[in-house]
Amino acid sequence: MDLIKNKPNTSLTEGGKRPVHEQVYQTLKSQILFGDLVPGQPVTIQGLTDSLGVGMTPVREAIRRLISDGALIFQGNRRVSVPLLSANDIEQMIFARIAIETELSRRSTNNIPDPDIDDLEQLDQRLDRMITDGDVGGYLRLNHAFHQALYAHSDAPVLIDLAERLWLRFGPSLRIVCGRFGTQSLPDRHKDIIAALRARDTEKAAIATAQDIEQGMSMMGDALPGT
Amino acid sequence: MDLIKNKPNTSLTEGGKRPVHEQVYQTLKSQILFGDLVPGQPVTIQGLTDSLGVGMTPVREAIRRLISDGALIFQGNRRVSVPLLSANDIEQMIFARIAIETELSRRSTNNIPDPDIDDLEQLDQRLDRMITDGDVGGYLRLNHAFHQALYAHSDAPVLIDLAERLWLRFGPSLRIVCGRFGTQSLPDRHKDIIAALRARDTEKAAIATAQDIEQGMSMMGDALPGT
DNA sequence: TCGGGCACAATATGATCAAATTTCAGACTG
DNA sequence: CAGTCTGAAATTTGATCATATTGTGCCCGA
Repeated sequence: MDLIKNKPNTSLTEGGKRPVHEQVYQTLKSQILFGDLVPGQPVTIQGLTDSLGVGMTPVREAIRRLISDGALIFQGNRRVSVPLLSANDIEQMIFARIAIETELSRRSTNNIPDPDIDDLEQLDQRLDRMITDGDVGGYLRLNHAFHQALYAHSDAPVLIDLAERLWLRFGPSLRIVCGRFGTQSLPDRHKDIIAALRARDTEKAAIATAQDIEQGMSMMGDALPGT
Repeated sequence: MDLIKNKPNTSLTEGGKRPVHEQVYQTLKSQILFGDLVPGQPVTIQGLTDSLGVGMTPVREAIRRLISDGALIFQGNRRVSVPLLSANDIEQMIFARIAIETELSRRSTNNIPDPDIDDLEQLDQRLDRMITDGDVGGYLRLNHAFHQALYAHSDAPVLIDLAERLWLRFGPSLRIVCGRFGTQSLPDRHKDIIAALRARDTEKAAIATAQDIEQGMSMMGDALPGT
């Protein structure tokens, strides 16, 4: 009987029963991670209420959440905008991502069932297709999905939360870099990660993850400060 | 002239010029870190509007921010409460805190000027007084201030933000543990940290920080699951 | 170039609607 | 007869909106 009450409300986009402010938050999150929000771009409450067709209270709540996430910054003069990253910021993110996400990979290596490794490999193949097709948005979306699916088996919600927070921070900047250099220049170590998972080799998984992060982030570090 | 405008607005209660939702956020943050909010306790919007004497919109915004911080959890049934930590949660926090805060200590060791080391030492002496006096609230406040003052010289805002997020998560639980066992059983490695700072020994500072974290957090891990 | 006003956006409140929990009453069972 | 379970009403709380107020930045005129 509880099953009927707790229906799978996971439908985000369609008119679910979830509160509007939650939907607004998810929408903005997607726009930040994969969308067209560029660093430095101002974000106005009224602009969002108009474009999303909802009241301002849910929009305000979503924006506050994203500010706490580091995905948006409050500029003091009650202006909100997408953050511009400094070289120092990116360096810190590389450090933090490697520290946290290698641990997530280690934990997932011990827990992930074989069928889910297959799913991960399939996800990576679709991701390769995005790269060859030059679909930047699709690449970003699937790259995020790959890491998310990997870490989902870590049984470490606190660490996942920290990692997600970091992704929200560098999302817009990563998008700019990909848009400028194209997807061709985006090597990843996903194959190595999958191989390590199959071998149940935690350290190999951690090393491959660190290399994957290092490559993507340092490319962003090289590209952005010159902007 | 800016000095006049940017008065020490740190007074949360009195009518500063800062927006109300910011004041509410800071107030709740203090209550979570040092106050009487106990894990599992429900937090209601209307209760806060009544007790703080402000409208519901600022309260809602502050609560959303704290949920994003992990300081409060959304229980699904649109109820919000102070999180209860599992042993797994604490283990992850130990890992993340050691990874991030040791790095913050390393960076601060390279940057902190000598006079500020003196200030830090003075802070630690006041903290010792709180321990001998058995003032739990004062201990928590000064312990937080000590780490905050140390990390302030790290020039690493992203890492500081991640660390602060973790403190907000374990704050209420730490308070419970201190309240139960008293402050006498709270050894810290602050003396070692200060010595390492004076010697400009980054690795010694990192090790002392890790031990400080390990001690405090593992004590919490031992105490809480039995609750 | 500087000062005053004008317009826009954000802040904050109160009202209204919806949902969920609690409570209370009644009936059924042991 | 007592205790408990069920179900519906009532109260409490949350979500959203519309509106008034305040602060900011911009523009125009001197």
